[in-house]
Amino acid sequence: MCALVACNDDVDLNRMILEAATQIPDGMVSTYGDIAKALGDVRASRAVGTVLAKNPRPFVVPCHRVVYGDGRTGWYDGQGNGADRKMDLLRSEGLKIVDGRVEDFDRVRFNAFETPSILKDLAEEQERLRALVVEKDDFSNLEFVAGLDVAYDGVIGYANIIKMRLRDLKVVEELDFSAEVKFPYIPSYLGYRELPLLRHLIHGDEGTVYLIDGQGRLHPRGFGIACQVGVCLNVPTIGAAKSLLIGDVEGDGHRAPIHLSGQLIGYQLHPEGRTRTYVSVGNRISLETATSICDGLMINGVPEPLRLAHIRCEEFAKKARGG
DNA sequence: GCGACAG
DNA sequence: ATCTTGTCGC
Repeated sequence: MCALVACNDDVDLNRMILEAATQIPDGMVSTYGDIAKALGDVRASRAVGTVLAKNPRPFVVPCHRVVYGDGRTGWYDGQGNGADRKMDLLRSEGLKIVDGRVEDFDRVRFNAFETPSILKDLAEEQERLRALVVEKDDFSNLEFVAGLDVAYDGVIGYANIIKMRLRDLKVVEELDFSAEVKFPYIPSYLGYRELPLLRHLIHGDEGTVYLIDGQGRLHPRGFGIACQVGVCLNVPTIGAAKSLLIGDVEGDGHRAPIHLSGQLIGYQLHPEGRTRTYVSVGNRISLETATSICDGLMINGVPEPLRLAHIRCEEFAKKARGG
C-alpha cells in the first residue's frame, strides 16, 4: 500500500529572508544574491528582493542594508522610490556612498549569515522524491478530471478546484480554499509555494486525475509542482504549463515532442492560432495518456478545467477583497 | 554582450 | 502571479 509522502510544505521562507537581513550589522551591507546564497540558491535573489521590498518592519529589519551585487544602493521602497532615503540611512550608519555606490564595498560587505541552507535542502528533497514518481497509468475507471489554480492578493493565496466529468465535460464539483502564502515565487520551487494551498482541495477521489497549472517532470530536477502534488498526496496528476521552464521542443506542431537530456519528457500542444500548452507527467500516469487527456480538453485553447479554475479563483480573490 | 527560468 | 490605459481584433 502506497502511503502519502511527507515533504517540507510549511517552510516560511519570507520569514527566513527577513531574519537573514536582520543579521547585517550597522555599518555594513550585503547583497540580494548573498542572502539567496546563504539560503541555498543564488537563483532566489530576485525573490529576496521582492520580499525585502515588502518589508513589514522597516528599521527592525534593516532592508536598507541590502544592495546590488555591484555595490549600487538601488531603491528603498520597492516601487522605484526612496533612493536618496536609502543612501542617507547608510551614510548615517557610517558608510560612504559615491555616485550611488557603496565605497570600500568589499570591506563593508557582510556575508557571515547564520541560516539554514533551506533551498539546498528543498532541492535535495526534490531529487529524492523524484524517484517516487510513477510514470505509468495507475488508476481504474478514469471518469473525472479536476483542474487547480491559484490567484494572489497581497499575502493571501486563493485556490480553486473544478472537477469535470470526462465524458461530457460537465462540472460536478467546485471548491475554494484560501490562506496566507509564506513562500515567494522562485522558479523550480513552485510546489513549496502552492502545495500548502492545493492540498486542502485534493481528497484523492477514485477515478479522478488532477490537472496542475505548472510543470511535472519537465523540470530541472524532474520534479515540478505536478509531481510534488502527485507524490505527496498520492494521486494521479498531470502538469500543464503555459510556458517552458526547461527542455527542447521538436518543431512547433499540434503535438510536438519535448526532450530533456535526450529523453522524451513532455509534449507541446499547440492548437491552431492559440497559445501553447506544455504537458508532462505529474504522477501515476503515462505521458501518452496525460497528453491525450489534455488534448481532449483544449476546447477553448487551454485545458478547460484549468481555464475555469483560473476564472473562479480570480473571482474568489476579488470577492474576498470586497469588490 | 550573454543569458534570462513554471506561477 | 500582479501592476494597469488605451488599443487591436474577432
